[in-house]
Amino acid sequence: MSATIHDRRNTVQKEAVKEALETAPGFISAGELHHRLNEEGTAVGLATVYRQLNALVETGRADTINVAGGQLFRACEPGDHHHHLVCENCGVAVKIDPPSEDWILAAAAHNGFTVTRHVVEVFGRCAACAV
Amino acid sequence: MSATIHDRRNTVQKEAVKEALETAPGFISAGELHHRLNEEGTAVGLATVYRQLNALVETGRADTINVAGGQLFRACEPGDHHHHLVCENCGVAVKIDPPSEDWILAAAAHNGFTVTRHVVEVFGRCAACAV
DNA sequence: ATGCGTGCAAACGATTTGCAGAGAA
DNA sequence: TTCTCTGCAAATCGTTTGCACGCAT
Repeated sequence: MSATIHDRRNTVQKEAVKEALETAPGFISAGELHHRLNEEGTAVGLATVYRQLNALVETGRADTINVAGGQLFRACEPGDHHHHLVCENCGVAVKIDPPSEDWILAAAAHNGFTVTRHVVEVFGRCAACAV
Repeated sequence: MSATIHDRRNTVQKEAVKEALETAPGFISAGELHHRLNEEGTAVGLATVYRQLNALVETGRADTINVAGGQLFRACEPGDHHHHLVCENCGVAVKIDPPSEDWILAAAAHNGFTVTRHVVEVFGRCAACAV
């Protein structure tokens, strides 16, 4: 638990992490992002990558999902619905429109549940990766 | 990667882990399960708990979800649909029937994706835990 | 000048694995 | 007996944190 603030200062690293995240094709791990940044020439510490990534998630400018082996991040607009179609091969993530998540609320209500958050992640192969 | 077998031998621990998992109210962590087993008097090593848990998942007799801080397990029937309503407070998990996951397939098809697996997890508060 | 943000390395918690011994077949 | 499974402890891996310094304000 830790209210890790709002932006107070602008730094090169902050911008670098944010941009690298937005440039990434799909979900990307903190380590991978760190790796890319350093290859790009922008030296950023791994700790900073994590700190910025978490800050972005907290402020709603990034999205995160947990998979075996760690968590993956993806840039997204604040208030975004967080539903994706993720390619297991190339990592591309396509946003899925929320056709009807009423059934979730309905199912919840039916069981006396109050929904606080829900995650819908669909994994598969994108057209390019499908053999 | 690792084809970690099928059952070859029956052991007390194997049964203990499986039963403890089935007895648990909702999703439970490996550590928590290990803790309970030892309290129940059934001494089982943590490593074994992990090994059995993974074996169960691989053979489809258990379900797992990844959350911050680790993965949680839950017993389930092979071929089960893996959709739950999880109470963030007491951990109870209610199975949600798949009213229409056609939209998932539709969205996938629309983007040229081939779906291999999808996860739908809804978190909230059950009636008892709702304030 | 004032502190927030960064980098490094140590700390951490969860999960995995090597190895020798116990128990199932 | 044979060979798998268990237990323990050490090893990993991803992520977080403490601390001193640099840079944005």
